[in-house]
Amino acid sequence: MYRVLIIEDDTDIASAVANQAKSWNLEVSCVSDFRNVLSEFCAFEPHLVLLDITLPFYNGYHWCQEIRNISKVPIIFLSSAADNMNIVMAMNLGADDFIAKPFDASVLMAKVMAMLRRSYDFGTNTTFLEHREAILDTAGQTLTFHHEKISLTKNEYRILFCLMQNKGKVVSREKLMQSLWETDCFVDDNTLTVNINRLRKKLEQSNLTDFIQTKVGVGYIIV
Amino acid sequence: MYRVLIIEDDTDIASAVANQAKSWNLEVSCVSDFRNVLSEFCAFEPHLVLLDITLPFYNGYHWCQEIRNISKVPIIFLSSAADNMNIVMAMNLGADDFIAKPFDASVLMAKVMAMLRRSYDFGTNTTFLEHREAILDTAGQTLTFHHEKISLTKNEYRILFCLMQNKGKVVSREKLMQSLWETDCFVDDNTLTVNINRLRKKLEQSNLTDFIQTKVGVGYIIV
DNA sequence: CAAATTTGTAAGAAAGTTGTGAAGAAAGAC
DNA sequence: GTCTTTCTTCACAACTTTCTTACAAATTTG
Repeated sequence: MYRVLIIEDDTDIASAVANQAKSWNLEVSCVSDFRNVLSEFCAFEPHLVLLDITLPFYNGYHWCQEIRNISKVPIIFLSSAADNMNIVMAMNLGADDFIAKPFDASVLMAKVMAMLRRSYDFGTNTTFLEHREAILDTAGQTLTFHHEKISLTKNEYRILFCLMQNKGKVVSREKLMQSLWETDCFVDDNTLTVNINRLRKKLEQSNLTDFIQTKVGVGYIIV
Repeated sequence: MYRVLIIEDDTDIASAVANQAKSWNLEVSCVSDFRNVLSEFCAFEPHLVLLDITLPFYNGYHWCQEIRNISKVPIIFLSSAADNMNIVMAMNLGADDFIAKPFDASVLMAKVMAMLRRSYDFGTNTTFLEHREAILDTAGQTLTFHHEKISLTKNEYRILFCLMQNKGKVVSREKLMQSLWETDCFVDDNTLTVNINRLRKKLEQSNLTDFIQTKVGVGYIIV
């Protein structure tokens, strides 16, 4: 359960936002002492901060900087002073987003959830191709099938990448040849067959049978 | 250098945004064929996507879903249809932000840079990197494993840092070379191999075996 | 400034990957 | 059915990439 810290002196807005957040299954805390925001921040250890600009004692920019000094937690400004200059300034101080007041509750929550997703759920931004419970990880150059990692050579990876990118479509031998070898490099036509063969064997060893189908005279396909 | 893909059919806006992004030292590509957005996406492998909603053939929501099927790349919508419903819908499809047209160039760039920072720089700039009970202390340049401190030389530390920053991803030899030596300094390609070798031996002395895996023809990876 | 540590280089060994040709099997045409 | 074409399989050799080792140069340390 994610924790959201609300730094907002208007108690009406604060409690409205808090209720919204709670209904989205978030744990919420509102700062009460605007002199000691940092200690409340440290005690609560939030996953996300909603921050107003106009606050008693110190303004939101100040607290944004203070928080950034000690944490990389996502910070979203909430303010009626949403002119371009303020937005740019907030971002430069390390903020992640700026939502203008008055805001729509559903938009606020959508942005909050998107930011939590981006910051915590999406670890690395790798591209992956999925098919029949087999996941091709483009960053690790491996195929994962039933939690088993199948390590691929460069050619094997390229074949799978090309086929999975075009899944459901027949990929001609020529197209595969092109994506495996440079155009000026002439290799035997059979070489592709052998590479496909080797890949198939490797997949069958992990019980991934009939993954690549042959369409005689046309090419290969993943269905 | 981060790559930004612009999916926008209004060429005036697209080139204006592209120029802005270039002046911020970003590499930019604009989609030209709105039937094959995915193949352009795969070819360019962007770090961030700027996406219009009204497009020929398929709309932006469609492409947002298609991209999310294969990637967790940050997606920012750019649209004049910025009513609450559309914003919420976009976020629910996996988008990260929604900027209303017409937008201020500085705001756009501030948001783009903030999103890149959030997605790629943060999380890596932690004070220590952890993996398989091994903790890399970036301050002391030591690796701690089962309460045993392994002191690292400068090169050993840099290799581990680069690999642990990209854990789960294959790091190419070139990238490692770049992070170990300045670009204008030419060292033998084999020197990297030797350094990796030395590091591995040191790790094995502390029973930390198979920490760095070789992906022949691709690079090295920590899994 | 001398000793210890770290780093770069070279050459050969080892490992892994890839290409080739020949023989056999399968599919489609007649 | 037979023929032709296309695809599969296999073993081997060639090749590329990576590893290992020893040594010398460079850097750091006391």
